[in-house]
Amino acid sequence: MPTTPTPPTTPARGRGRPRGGDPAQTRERILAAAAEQFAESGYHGTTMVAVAKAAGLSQTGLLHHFPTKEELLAGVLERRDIEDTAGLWDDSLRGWEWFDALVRLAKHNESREVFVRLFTAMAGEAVDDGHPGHAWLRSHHDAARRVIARALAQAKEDGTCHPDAPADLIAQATVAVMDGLQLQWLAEPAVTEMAAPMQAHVDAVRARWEIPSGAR
Amino acid sequence: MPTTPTPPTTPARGRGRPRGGDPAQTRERILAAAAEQFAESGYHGTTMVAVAKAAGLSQTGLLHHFPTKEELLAGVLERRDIEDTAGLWDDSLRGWEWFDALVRLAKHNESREVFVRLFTAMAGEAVDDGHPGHAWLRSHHDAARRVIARALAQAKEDGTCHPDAPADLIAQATVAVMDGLQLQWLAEPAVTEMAAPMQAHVDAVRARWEIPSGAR
DNA sequence: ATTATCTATAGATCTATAGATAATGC
DNA sequence: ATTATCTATAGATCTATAGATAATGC
Repeated sequence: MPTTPTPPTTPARGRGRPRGGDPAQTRERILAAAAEQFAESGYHGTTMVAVAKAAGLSQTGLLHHFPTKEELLAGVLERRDIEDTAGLWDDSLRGWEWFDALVRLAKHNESREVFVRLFTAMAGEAVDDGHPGHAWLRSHHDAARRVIARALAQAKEDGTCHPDAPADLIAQATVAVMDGLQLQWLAEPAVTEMAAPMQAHVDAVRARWEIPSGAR
Repeated sequence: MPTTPTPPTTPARGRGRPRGGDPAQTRERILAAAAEQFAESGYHGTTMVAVAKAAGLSQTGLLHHFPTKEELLAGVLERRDIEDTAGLWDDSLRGWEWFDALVRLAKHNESREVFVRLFTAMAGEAVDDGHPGHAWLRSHHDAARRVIARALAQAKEDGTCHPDAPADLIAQATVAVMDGLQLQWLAEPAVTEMAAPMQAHVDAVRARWEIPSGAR
């Protein structure tokens, strides 16, 4: 006589509150599932039903945790920012060292495709003023540009960067390289690396503007 | 007694084929309206109803010209590619001159926001394998990288570029700068230029790898 | 009492088809 | 006959609300 098959990975489904379930864990499961969906299909292309299904919930079960799609996206982006530069960013860095950290970040990103995909998908959509990720995109870019501009300012102070270097333009171009490489890396099998071309950019910037320590 | 208000700009609407209408012109009107919608809301975020309305047609009137949303996007992208580098690309260019042409392209793009927006919106979405613009994005990038890699190969032949320059990496980084600058330029009021940071990138690459003509 | 989950469903879209109507062009 | 346009509508989703059910935690 066959035993009743237990649902394999899916947690207890059913009418009322599940026995022994951990709401915080459910929330994490939802955020992870939502990040994948937004990463793959963008905000507009993602449906709450698909997220709920991927998280092992009914659509209304999902709505209990995140009452609207916008709040779900906000939760995903907030979580993303925490993971962003974790372990690679460090206030002990100084001057050109920040550019080396950028190359390491590019390298690190090669091991987290969903994360990169989420950024690229959101960035493309969130250019639009009415998009729920618009403010996030702008503050993300703003922070990134300021880090680089500050690094160049430090290098100028330290006498390792030519004072005429156009810090803001270099910051814009460098952020652009990072974003643009993610796009190519995701879409084109021919582009297998982000760190190497980022390094090529950094090398070029240093060749143009760095003052070797020995030259002081 | 008020006269019956004539519809102002909209062409003759009504049941049958309109008197004296030019179908080719309608098609153009549709493609322009669709380009704007796709540029603003992406493929997923755009509805056929919205395109139809913007083009001054009923939704089914639109479907007569473009039976599916995918065919409409194909039409828009085809038209976009024709306009892409028109007037700025020229096979008489050689070596580093191609990099100057890139800066001019960035400058030119500053005057066509819808065009830039369309690229950025499509790129973000079309990273996904199943997106109807996926093949377009890849061939676009592939062509762009090949133009730059070939320019560097020419410069090496001419003795104006160091033979060790990593042409493919520089090509990837340079395409990335162009794409990434579009993103910032569209989203951030703080980034008002694309040509200037592109010039900064080109300057850096040349500083690193160019061999001045006099040095031969 | 509050929280987490579900079923049922309302209300709004969205794509695409069916078929009517009117002008064009061979 | 073909083409361009419309109205009507089917069929599929999609978001969000209403309200039932069951466990948790004060």
